[in-house]
Amino acid sequence: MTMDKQKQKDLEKKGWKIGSAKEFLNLSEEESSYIELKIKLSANLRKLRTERKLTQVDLAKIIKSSQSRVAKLETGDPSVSLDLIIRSLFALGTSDKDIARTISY
Amino acid sequence: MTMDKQKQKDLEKKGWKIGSAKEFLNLSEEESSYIELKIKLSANLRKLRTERKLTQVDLAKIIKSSQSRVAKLETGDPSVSLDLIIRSLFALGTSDKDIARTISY
DNA sequence: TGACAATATGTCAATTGTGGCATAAATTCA
DNA sequence: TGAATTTATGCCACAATTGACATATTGTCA
Repeated sequence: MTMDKQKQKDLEKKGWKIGSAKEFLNLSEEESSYIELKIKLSANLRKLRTERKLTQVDLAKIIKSSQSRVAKLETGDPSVSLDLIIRSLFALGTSDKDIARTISY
Repeated sequence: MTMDKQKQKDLEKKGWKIGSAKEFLNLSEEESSYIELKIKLSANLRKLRTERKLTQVDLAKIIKSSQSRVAKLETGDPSVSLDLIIRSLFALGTSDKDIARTISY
């Protein structure tokens, strides 16, 4: 499952430019939904941070983490949990409704 | 932070019937938002399972876990991650929009 | 161009989450 | 009732996530 995510990143790097992971990989519906959800929220996190003109170092301080972890957060690294993404969004003042909107697109 | 959740459960058991944890505990805004989000989603998971007349053992098989972990999932045990909750919801066929609705109330 | 800032990637020890098991407590129902 | 089913709780070894650090890569601008 962690491997699938890696596989996806590898494909993306090779320029596959996939929109939805599902058709290329043998991911279950749950698994791809979960991954796509993480990607949506990660992208939203980066959007919020850059809108506020914060660097990754700035955000790292706010969430009491490190620049490298923030980078991983934003690039959807398989090693980051949904928990950390959500916590970070809340730390930036995101509301439940904002998160809901992001999830629904 | 894991202790705060425990504290809340203890208070609830003693009949405090708190609606929002915030005023009783010295939780940060982020922390309480995160906990309340988990509680919402956990409650929704239980609702879905019981609507479908599944036992915790049934659900455990579906998500390839154990009955005890399902119990913890549904009671908002501090040891369960948002990841597992979300994955379980997806495993029951929940859509992004369903999740968004749950989050917004 | 090249220096400087920002972001990305790799690694690792410590922390946190996990499934599984045993068993307790609660619920259902004949 | 009380036996059977379901749910809750405690525990543990193992697995996954974490912050931190070093370093590489990318972006910015004079």
